[in-house]
Amino acid sequence: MTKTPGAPPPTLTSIARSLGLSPATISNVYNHPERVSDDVRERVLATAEAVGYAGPDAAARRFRRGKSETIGVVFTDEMPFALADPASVALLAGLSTTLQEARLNLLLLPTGPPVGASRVSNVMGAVVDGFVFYSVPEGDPHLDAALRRRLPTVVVDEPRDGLTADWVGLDDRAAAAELGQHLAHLGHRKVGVITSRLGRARYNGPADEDRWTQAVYSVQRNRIAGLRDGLGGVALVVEERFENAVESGAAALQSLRQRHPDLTAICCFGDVLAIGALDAARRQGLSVPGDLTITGFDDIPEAGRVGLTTVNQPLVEKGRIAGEMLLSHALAETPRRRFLPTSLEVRATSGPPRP
Amino acid sequence: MTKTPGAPPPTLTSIARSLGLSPATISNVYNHPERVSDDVRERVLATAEAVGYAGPDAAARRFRRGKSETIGVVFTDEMPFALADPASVALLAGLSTTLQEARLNLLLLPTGPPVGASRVSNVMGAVVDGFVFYSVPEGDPHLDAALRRRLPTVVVDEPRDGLTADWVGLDDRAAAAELGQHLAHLGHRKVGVITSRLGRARYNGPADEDRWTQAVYSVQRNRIAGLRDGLGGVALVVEERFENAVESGAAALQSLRQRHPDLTAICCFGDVLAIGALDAARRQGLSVPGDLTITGFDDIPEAGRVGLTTVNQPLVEKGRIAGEMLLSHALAETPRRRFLPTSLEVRATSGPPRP
DNA sequence: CTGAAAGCGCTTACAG
DNA sequence: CTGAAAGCGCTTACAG
Repeated sequence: MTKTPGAPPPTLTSIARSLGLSPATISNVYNHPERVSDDVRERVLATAEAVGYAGPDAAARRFRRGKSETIGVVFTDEMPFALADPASVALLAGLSTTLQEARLNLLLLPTGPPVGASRVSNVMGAVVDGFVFYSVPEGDPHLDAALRRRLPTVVVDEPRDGLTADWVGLDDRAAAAELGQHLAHLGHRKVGVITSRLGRARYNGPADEDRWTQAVYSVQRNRIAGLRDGLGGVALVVEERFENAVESGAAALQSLRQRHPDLTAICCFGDVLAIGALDAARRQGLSVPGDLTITGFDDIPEAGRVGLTTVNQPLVEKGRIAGEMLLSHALAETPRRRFLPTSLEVRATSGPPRP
Repeated sequence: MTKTPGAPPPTLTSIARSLGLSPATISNVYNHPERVSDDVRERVLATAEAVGYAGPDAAARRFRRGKSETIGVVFTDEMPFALADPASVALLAGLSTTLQEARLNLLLLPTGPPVGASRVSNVMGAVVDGFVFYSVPEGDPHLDAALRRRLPTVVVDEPRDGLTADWVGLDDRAAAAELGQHLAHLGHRKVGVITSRLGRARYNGPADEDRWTQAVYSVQRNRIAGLRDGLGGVALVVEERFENAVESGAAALQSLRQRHPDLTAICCFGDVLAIGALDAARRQGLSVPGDLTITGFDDIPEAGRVGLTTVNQPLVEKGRIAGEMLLSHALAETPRRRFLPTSLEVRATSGPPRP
C-alpha cells in the first residue's frame, strides 16, 4: 500500500472522514488510547497503516500544544569546532543527561558566521522551550535575540557580568591565580599564554595588554588577570588563536618560542591547545617539563592520560547543572549565578625551569 | 516596559489590532520588509519593542510553512555515551558542516531506554525534515517509526542489509580482514576481541560464536567475520561490553587475560575501547606491543597521538556525506549505499609476539 | 465512549 | 503598499 504520489497526504481529519468518525476520536486514539473503544481503536490504526498515516503531524501538534519539548544550545564556535573540543562536548553530555531524564530534545543551533545581510538570528525562529548559551562574547546578538523571547535561558561560562539570565561557570580569575602561583613557586621568570580568541574578528598572533584587557570574552580576560595575580612580577606574554584546536596550540607554541626564546613555561587556556603545544614541543625535540613547562585548562580525559598539568573543572557536571537551572527556571526571578569549583592538577608537564 | 504578568502575550494579531493594521502587514514587516512602507515598518517595530513582541511565534510559523529546517539524529547509545565517543562526535561534526551550509538545525533525539510502557517513539513526534540514524540495531523500532513517516532518512553504518533507506558506511568485513592478516603475519596464534554490544540487552562478558553470529549489530558481526577471514586458522575469543567507553576497554582487557592468559594480541572494535585496554595493560605492567599487541578501530585523533595501530575510517567525512545524501534525497528512489574507504594504520602498539 | 465547536498564530496568494 | 479571507493539522474542554 504505497502512498499514491500526487494524492494529498493523509491527515487526522482525512482519516476521520474516511471512517465516518470525528477528528477528536482519531486524536484520542493516538493521545488517549484508553478513552477509545477497542473496536474503534483497531479500525483507526488499521486504516492509518493502510494509507500510510504515521500519526498526528508533529509540527501541528507542537503548535497546538504550545510546548516544543526542546532546548536550544548555542555555541560561540561554529559547530564543527565546538564538537572538536572535548570540553564543549562534555558539557553537552552533561546537559543531555538532564534533558534525557526530562524527556527533552536537544537542538544544536548553528549561528553561523557574522549574522550577515539579514540581521535575523537563527535563535529567533528556533522552536524551543529554552536556551543554553555556551561561552559567547559580551554583546552577542544571538543572546540578545534569545533574551528578547523571554524563554528560560542559562548562560554557561560567559558572558558573566551584567547578565539578565541565569549563569553557571567558574571563578576563572581565582583558578588561574592558583596556576600562576604554582609556576612562580617553581621558579619560572617568563611565562607565555596561549589563549583562544579575545575578539570577535578572526585574528591569530600576539596580544598585548590593551587587547586582552578589552577582550569581549570574559573568561579569557579573567584568566589572564588571574595568572598575573598569581605570578606576581613574573613577565607574561600572550599569543592568541581564533580556533580552539590542537593545530592552533601547535602553531601558537612555535610563534611564541620564536618571539620569546627565553620562555620557560606556557599556559594554555584549554587542554586541546595544550595537547597541540605538547606535540609541537616534542616534535622540536624539547623535553617537557625539562626544557619547557606546559599546562592546560579543563582537565579533559586525555589530559589525565598524557600527564598534563592542568586546571580541573567539572565539565560534565557543568552541563548537568545548566540543564537543571533551565528546568527549575522561574521567570521574573533574580538571575542566579552558580560558581563551580576548580582545582589545580599538578601532573608531569610542569616543573622547575633549567637553572 | 515589562510584560504585565497575567496579560496575554502579544501576538502578531494583537499588534495588528493595536495599530489598526492587518495581520498580513505585520507579517510582512518580519518576512518581507521591503514590501512595507518605511513609516509602517517603523511603527510596527516600535510597538513590538514596547510590548515585548519578539517576532512571529516560531512554532506557528514552522507549522504554517510546513518545513522545520531541522534534521533529527538518533544514536543507539544514550546521548551521554554517544557524546563520550570521539568517533560519533566526529560524525556529528561532519554532519553539522553540511547542515550549517544548508542552514539547517541539528536535533539530537534521545530514544532513551527500551521504549517503555508507551510504545511511542520520540521520533514520531520530532519536528524534523529528515533523519540520520547512527549505528542502530537491526529491527530498531525507532528506525521503523522514522521510516513510516516517509521523511528522507540516512542510516550510518548499521543496519546495512534489507534497508529501505539510504546508507553510508564501511566494508567492515574487508577492513577487519586486513587487520587479521596483519596480526597473522606478525605470528600471533591466539587473538582476543573486545567488542561493544552485540545484543539489545545489557550484557558484559564473553561472547561465543552463537552469540556473535546472531548479533543484531551488523558492524560487529561483520568485523568478527572479517577478522576470522584474515586470521586464517588463528584462535579467536570475544569479550563483549555494553558501553563503548574507556572503562569498558580496561575491564574487558582484564577479563580476557584472566580467562585466556595466552592471548598475544587484542583487537578492540573502537579506539576508545583500545585506549582503555592500553591503559589497563600498562597499569598491569605489560609492555605494548612486547607483551601484548593492542589494536583499535576508527582512528580518532588521540589514536595517532598515542601511536595506536588501528583501522582508519573517514569519520568526519562520513558525517558530511550522510548530510549530503540527506539533502539530495529523492523519494521513491532506490535506496543508495555508499561504501567509504578504510585503511590499516600500523603504528606502535602492534608487533610480533614474544617467542 | 464519541462528536461539534472553537481556536492555537501565523502566511499566502489574491484583490484592490 | 495594505487588507480580507482562507486554512495549515491538530487538541481541548465540554456536552451528550
